[in-house]
Amino acid sequence: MNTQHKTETKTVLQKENNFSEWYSEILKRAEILDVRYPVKGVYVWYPYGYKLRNLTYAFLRSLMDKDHEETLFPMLIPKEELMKEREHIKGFEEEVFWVTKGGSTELDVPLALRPTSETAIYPVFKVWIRSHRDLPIRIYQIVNTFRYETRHTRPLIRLREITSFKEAHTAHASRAEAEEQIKKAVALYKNFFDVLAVPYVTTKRPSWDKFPGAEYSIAFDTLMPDGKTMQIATIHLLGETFARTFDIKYEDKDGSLKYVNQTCYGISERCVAAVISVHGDEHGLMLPPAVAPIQVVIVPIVYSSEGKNKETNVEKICSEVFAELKEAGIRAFFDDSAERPGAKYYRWEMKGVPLRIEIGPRDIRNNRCVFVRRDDFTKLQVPINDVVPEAKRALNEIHACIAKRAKETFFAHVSESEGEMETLSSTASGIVSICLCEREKCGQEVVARLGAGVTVLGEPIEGDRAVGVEKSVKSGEGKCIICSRKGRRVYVARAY
RNA sequence: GGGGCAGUAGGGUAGCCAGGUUAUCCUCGUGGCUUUGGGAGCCAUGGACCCCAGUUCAAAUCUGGGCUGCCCCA
Repeated sequence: MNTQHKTETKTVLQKENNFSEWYSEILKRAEILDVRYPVKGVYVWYPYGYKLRNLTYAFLRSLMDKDHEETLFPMLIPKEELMKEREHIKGFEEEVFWVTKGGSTELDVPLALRPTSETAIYPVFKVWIRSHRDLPIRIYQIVNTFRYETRHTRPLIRLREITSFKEAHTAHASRAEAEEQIKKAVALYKNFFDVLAVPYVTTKRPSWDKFPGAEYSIAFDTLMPDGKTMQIATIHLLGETFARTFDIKYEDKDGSLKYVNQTCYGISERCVAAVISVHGDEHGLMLPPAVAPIQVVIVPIVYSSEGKNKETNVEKICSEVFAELKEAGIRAFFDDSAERPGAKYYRWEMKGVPLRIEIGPRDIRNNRCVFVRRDDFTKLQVPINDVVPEAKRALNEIHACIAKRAKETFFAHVSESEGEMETLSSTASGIVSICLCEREKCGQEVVARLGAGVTVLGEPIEGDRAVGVEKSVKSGEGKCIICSRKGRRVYVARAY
């Protein structure tokens, strides 16, 4: 109940052309994250923000639980294990936090704070997996991970402690099964982001930009309001690389020993950053009903001039409506604090509550109440007796509307380029499809010519239709924009 | 990776250049009375110079270092 604190500023917050400031103000005013913790790159979840996080991850968990099992592996990884897989460690080496002392005693074996958990989990897979009957294994965990980021840290986006890393790890008897798992993971993540109403493109990362140790990597990228893309999920085919390094073998039906085929895939609290950034406006957050900590807020309008009886009547009706909503499984909140209604409107708009219900003496006389939608501020008079079904209908509509709006904005910033490098300035804001060959040299050349922060996201994966949307984006072959050799369509963008 | 700017109450700030009495204003917290259909008013009251050194009779103010945050460029 203690989620309401006074918002502290009266001005609305411009989001256009002002994203950085908007973002940090919103995190503070909507009480998502407190940035005042005195360690660089680590932050405190406020109770309200943590509720948003937990609802988001509860949904992710429910998707995972269909065919994965949740586990929990240790945060400390012995140096030797961490260093085993050469390719892998090359990608992380400079970002690892080390525990080197116990009290004042130097440790014999330095311990790493997991930057990711492959090297914690796979030695255990070696123990767990004996027979083909043990396969497939599909596990996941939701944990904190640590990276000594040297670039500018940013709340929820670039962290030294990632607090909410959902990482899945699977092992299979064959490459075909592993590749099948990749497809399932893509479908699962699409489902997840669709419910968050966060648009995305899915691409196969260029070979020079894949996860260290993977055969290939697939990534989801969304678009932030400043025109930069943000990677919000990754999926990797590990093949036999780690199995060979960690000696993970199983006895097949014919008695032969074979290496397992592995995948791993992850999502971090960047998904929360995406929800905040994609949907929010100058009034604050705008949360999809599926993850809103409060889906419906009831604001009573109380006049003391109407006398004590009427006053209690407003409170009574509000309480009844509140009880009905809760009974129906809707996350409702009855704001009977002493503030005036206007102040409450602003506060709950900042916190992104999708639907507000106002109930005052005028309404009670007419046996109705007033719905106000967060997404477009439209007002609707609703008979008191219909509150529950009408609220459900409104929440569904709100989800559909913000999802549609987000997609339209997203696609307005996805374009195709047929021409030469000179025409590519539009990458200043958005995602552009160009033709590129597979050589890293040409990729680097594109990055060099387009300037700061531009990266090659990669080739849209099969069946992507760019985000499952009406508009299909060209894929297939063409001439590399740099060297004119055979190339394929890839997306490029400025990226976080 | 390179550069710039900043740190004063819970939040936002003035003061700093040119060191000197009780550190400014707004917001906020607390108690009270009146209020309530888009950020209420009055009265009372509470709360701050990032840390460590140095210069000095004297440091929020000058110097150095650290920590933290923000912005720009690669």
